[in-house]
Amino acid sequence: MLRAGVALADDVGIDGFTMRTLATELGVVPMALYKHVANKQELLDGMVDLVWSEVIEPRAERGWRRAMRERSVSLRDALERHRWAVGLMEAHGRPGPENLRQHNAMMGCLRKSGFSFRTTVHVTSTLDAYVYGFALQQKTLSFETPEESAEAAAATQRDIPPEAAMLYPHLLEVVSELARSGYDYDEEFVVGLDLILDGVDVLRSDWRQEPAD
Amino acid sequence: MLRAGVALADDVGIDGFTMRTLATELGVVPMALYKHVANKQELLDGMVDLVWSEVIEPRAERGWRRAMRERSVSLRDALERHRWAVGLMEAHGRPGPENLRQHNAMMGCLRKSGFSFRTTVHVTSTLDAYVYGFALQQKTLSFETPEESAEAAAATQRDIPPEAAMLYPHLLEVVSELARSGYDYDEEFVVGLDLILDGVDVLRSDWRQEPAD
DNA sequence: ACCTGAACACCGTTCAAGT
DNA sequence: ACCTGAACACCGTTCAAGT
Repeated sequence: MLRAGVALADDVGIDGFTMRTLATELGVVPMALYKHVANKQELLDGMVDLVWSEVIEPRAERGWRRAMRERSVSLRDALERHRWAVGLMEAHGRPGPENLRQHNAMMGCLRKSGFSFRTTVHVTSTLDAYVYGFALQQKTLSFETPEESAEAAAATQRDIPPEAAMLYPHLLEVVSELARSGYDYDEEFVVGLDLILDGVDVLRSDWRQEPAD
Repeated sequence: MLRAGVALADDVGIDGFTMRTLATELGVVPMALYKHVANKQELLDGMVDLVWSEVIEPRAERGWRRAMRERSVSLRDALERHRWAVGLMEAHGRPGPENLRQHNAMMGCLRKSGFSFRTTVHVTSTLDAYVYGFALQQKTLSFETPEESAEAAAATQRDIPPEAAMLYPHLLEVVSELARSGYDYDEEFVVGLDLILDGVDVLRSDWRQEPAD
């Protein structure tokens, strides 16, 4: 049932996802759903945790940097497959078991790699925030592939009102450049990710200086 | 009217924010709102842009790093004052004028500071993603102040089921540590922010090596 | 005891009926 | 022409009425 919920939300988006449409999709009467979940929020929580189950665990043996990179890419992939999920992370509900398992592995990997308690929290928080935010940004923007994005940028550039060119010269300049060269979400994501991992490296060596932690 | 919408959303959250409650708040009949706005989405878009208007523009004269830092903190502050806003960034609607003004200033500041086109986009994208994601994370977590969070962590630790201690040992370890020392969102945010800015520094010097760009 | 369909209290929005 | 209130098509959820 949770699986059917995820599939439906993938298809129709979160707005089209209602108790009633899910019920008809499953070929049951709407109230039948309430035999398995207390309310819609609990259903959504379960679906979000199912998305978490798709994220690979970081493996410390491969080195902290590669492990963090792989798991961040994996999380981003999951959020890309299920665009509705990132908007639901806000759920005040308790984190599900898959979420806990995932973050336990994250903490374990960093601690084993010699990070202090505090730094472990910092790194986890920063990486998660970046992945969430990137997924949110991508959901906002409309175009999909590099080609599409180049075309979209070109179109935007074409019908820019003359006064906008005066108001937003630098923005226009960048849009023009993107129209030429295209915009690739995958590449954009990993550049930012590697940038953050560079920053983690700096943080790590800083903390190394203070053995007290 | 947009201002009243922002105030109401601040008060009651996005779930309690309906056309009808806003109308009664303003002392008018619900349909009167449709004289000023085509539909609810357009109203929300306007409200989001009002939030953007609270964000300070980066000023290149202060140096790119300080400028980026100040504007990121300012954006995060705005999203903290208006918790509902980050969940609405997803709106597929066109970005508002304040949003455009803001990003124009961002691009201008970075370009003037000697960043290449590509790097300017990378830095903007990464910083925005981090701030969005951090705001989203903070909205998810329940506690507010360092003291509250320490208490919450302690409570969580107290009533952890015995099997959870086995399943999530590393998570438990970190929660225990947080129970001791507390958790400060403000500090957490700036640590991650400075970490990213360190990474930007690395990226910047790398690109410097390739004058072609 | 269990299932179920009508019903409730909402929502955003339409639209005809008043002025 | 403008305003407005009833009405429409939905929603999540309750609950009594059937089996």
